[in-house]
Amino acid sequence: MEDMEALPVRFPSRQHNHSSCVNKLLGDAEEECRRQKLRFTEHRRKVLEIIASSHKPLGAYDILEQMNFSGRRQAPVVAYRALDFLINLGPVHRLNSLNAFVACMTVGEDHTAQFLICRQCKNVGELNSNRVSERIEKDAVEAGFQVDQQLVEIIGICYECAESG
Amino acid sequence: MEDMEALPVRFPSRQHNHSSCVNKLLGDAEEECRRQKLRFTEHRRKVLEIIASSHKPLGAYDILEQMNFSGRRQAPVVAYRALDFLINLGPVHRLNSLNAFVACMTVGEDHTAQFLICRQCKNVGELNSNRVSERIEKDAVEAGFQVDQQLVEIIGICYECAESG
DNA sequence: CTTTTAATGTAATATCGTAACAGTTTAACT
DNA sequence: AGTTAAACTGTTACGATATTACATTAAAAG
Repeated sequence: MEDMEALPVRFPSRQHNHSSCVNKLLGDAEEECRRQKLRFTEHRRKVLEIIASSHKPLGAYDILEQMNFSGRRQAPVVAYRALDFLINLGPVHRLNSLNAFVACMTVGEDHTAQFLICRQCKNVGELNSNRVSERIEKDAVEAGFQVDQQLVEIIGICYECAESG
Repeated sequence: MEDMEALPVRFPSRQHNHSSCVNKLLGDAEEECRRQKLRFTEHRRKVLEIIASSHKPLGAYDILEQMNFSGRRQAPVVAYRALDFLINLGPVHRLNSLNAFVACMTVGEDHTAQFLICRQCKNVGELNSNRVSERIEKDAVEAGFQVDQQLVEIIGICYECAESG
């Protein structure tokens, strides 16, 4: 018998306007920083805003290009420092297969991120299936391996691209 | 009720001498090239030999360093070309989270590679669980996503490192 | 208000990976 | 064998990604 609980998948639809989800991400991050007594600085806010404004993964240098506050080009390390911070905090994920970064679509909920990467439209969704993460955990333990972190990236074609040929 | 079929996990034990598995990998690759009418050239053989001789992942430039046939330093592209070929053929896998390469431990068997990466000893094993890959496939399809490729990298502590504290 | 911790600015450099193109070898076909 | 087409190699240059090191400034804690 199959377990049929709903999956918490998030794939951005093409027409959705995400100014509201950008605001939510920024608000939640600020809130979380207050809770943890961490500083939500200008760089960090700006980087999160840039990433959240795109459902497509962005490279560190793409982000950097959008950080020219004062017309002045920032050094790469500025972006990387903010990215490290945001990845630790939670609202940003790193896609290892693309050397790129995306905003988290399931902030606040406890999850092991699993990514759906559409190789046509380049959008990225999250398939955060507990069934998958539990299956991985169980099978790894059975193999004598203690799991700290799971990286799951699934490459293929999203629903909207499949529809439109 | 839990499915209890044995997992085909491969994790290199510390004391195992792998000259025999190196030879097997080389032989199988040569055989497979004959079958597919592909050329198993010197560069390709050498790169596979280098990777197979290490159960720790190697970066492209580590491999390059060991390719100095005639005392002459090879260009990076030489290593990358051979790596691309071997990844396509099967006996080499790429670890995206490390930008590194490992020899396949389950040559010839049909599998979606899932990696167990020990962050202490740096050895890499394969957890090639069909239960995991099927779970991913099912849940992704249920989410309207058509899967082409799965990348699963599991970071943690292997059995031997856990034992020895 | 001073100490100490965290964040920033800046330059330099390390690491990873690819493009382009000429030359050579191999395989396939007369 | 000789010719042609395809695959592989050699070489240079460059692009893309990421980190180290260290001096300076800002913020938090005492």
